[in-house]
Amino acid sequence: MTCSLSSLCLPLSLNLEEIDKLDKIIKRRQALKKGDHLFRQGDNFESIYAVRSGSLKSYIMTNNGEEQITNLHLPSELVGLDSIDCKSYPISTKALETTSVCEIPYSNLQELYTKLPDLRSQIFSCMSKELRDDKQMMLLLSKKNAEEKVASLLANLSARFKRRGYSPYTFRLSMSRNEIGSYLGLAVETVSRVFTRFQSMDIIAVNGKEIHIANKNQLLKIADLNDYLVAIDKKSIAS
Amino acid sequence: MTCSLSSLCLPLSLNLEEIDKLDKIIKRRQALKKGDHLFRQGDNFESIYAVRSGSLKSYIMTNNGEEQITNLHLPSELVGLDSIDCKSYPISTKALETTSVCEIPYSNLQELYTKLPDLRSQIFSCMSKELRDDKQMMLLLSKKNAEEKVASLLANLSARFKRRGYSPYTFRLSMSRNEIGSYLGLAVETVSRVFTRFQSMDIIAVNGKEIHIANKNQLLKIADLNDYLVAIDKKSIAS
DNA sequence: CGTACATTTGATCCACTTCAAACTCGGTGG
DNA sequence: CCACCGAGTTTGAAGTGGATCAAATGTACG
Repeated sequence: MTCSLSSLCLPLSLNLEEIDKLDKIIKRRQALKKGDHLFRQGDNFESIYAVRSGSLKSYIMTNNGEEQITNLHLPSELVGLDSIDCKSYPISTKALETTSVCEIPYSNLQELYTKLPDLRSQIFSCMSKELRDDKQMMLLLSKKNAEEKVASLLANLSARFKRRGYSPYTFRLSMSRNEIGSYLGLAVETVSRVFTRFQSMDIIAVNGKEIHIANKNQLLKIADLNDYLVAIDKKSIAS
Repeated sequence: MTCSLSSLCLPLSLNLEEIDKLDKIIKRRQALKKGDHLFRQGDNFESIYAVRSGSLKSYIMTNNGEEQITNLHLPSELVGLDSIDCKSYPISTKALETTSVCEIPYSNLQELYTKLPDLRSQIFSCMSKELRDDKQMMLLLSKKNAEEKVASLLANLSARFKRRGYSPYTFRLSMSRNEIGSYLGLAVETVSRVFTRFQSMDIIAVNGKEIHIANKNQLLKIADLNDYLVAIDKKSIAS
């Protein structure tokens, strides 16, 4: 078992004995190839997952077959917290690129909650954080225009990559233009146009899926990120 | 203490001894009047709340002062689950009408998690449910048109009222047209126009804040609710 | 019972979608 | 090795759903 739990799988602050207990219930899953499903809407719910490398998207379908991406999952993030009281997954999740995950059977995790209150708190914390992110996403979807949406996505990704030690200025955006559109509530063409506009303004440089942020201040300005979540992540998380 | 916990405050299935323990930590708060804040963004986080009667809205502000309503809280629902790992509330919540709530100091609740695993599960379940609702809201905001949005809201409210024993056909919508617009990502005028259109189609009858659903099938058809969440609520919640 | 605010109705406008077509590029088979 | 293919992306032109602006009507509440 090479899963570096303490730093990667969960933002955990457990002691060695606790990590050992958690370690015992975690399974490594074979790597997913691009396009593979981690699970499909309707599959029996058994486990949540922690992303080790790569990336995943979660999505739901409208009745007329349109896809709405609801989450982009990057390494160290948990997948499936919206399913833990369901018999079957209410959404589908598939790999955007070659991706490896740790599987955490939920019934086993549940048994640890009593013995490991810190672990329990961490899961509560992850869920609470996801709820806050969702509210932020609602704001993006209903109040922001195309440029603000794209800028917000890039700024958000930049911050997430930075937090896990990657460059906040140069990274790979594993979603296609189509998927970006689905995620942000925009047509593909609009996404493409905003990218070209941002490039002509020297805010970003794009090469296929490679993104380089050339003018972070300007990007943040356009994103108009309201301070509320930024502030929370920086200073007001309890202990 | 007159809080009928077992049926109202939480969708709990606890035994009497457990209810008694929970009962001990819950405080009744004085009723809020319309417009009163339960808490404001930035206030110290101490407690979550259960709505006893009335209704509340939670909202965040964009930097340019626009309000995005993120939740409408009806009786028996929990408020504040998106704040439980924060030092201060990341959002504001205010009463839409005269409203009474139970206050549940979170540190006390946390202490019960070890002793009362069922209670713990219920809170996990509430959070997971809220995550699913959020995803549904994202779909609404980014893929649905004005009529579908309004129809979805009315259908959703109808179901929520029904579940707690009120008429699913006639109810009071405590939000103003403005607030409905903020919640659904529409301009006030658009909300008003959809309401009149639905009335002329004899789908609903509106008298101020009183809503009567005259043609539920047609409403559901327009709402185009994708079966996924409806199905979940009906049959696939784990025990 | 009058004033402030919420809602409705009408007319115009525009950001984004939609439709259409050209282009790019990684893969693949002759 | 390179011509070709198809999916993904970009670019252009036209159309539209809902926003915005403006004004009339309705309504709650001191």
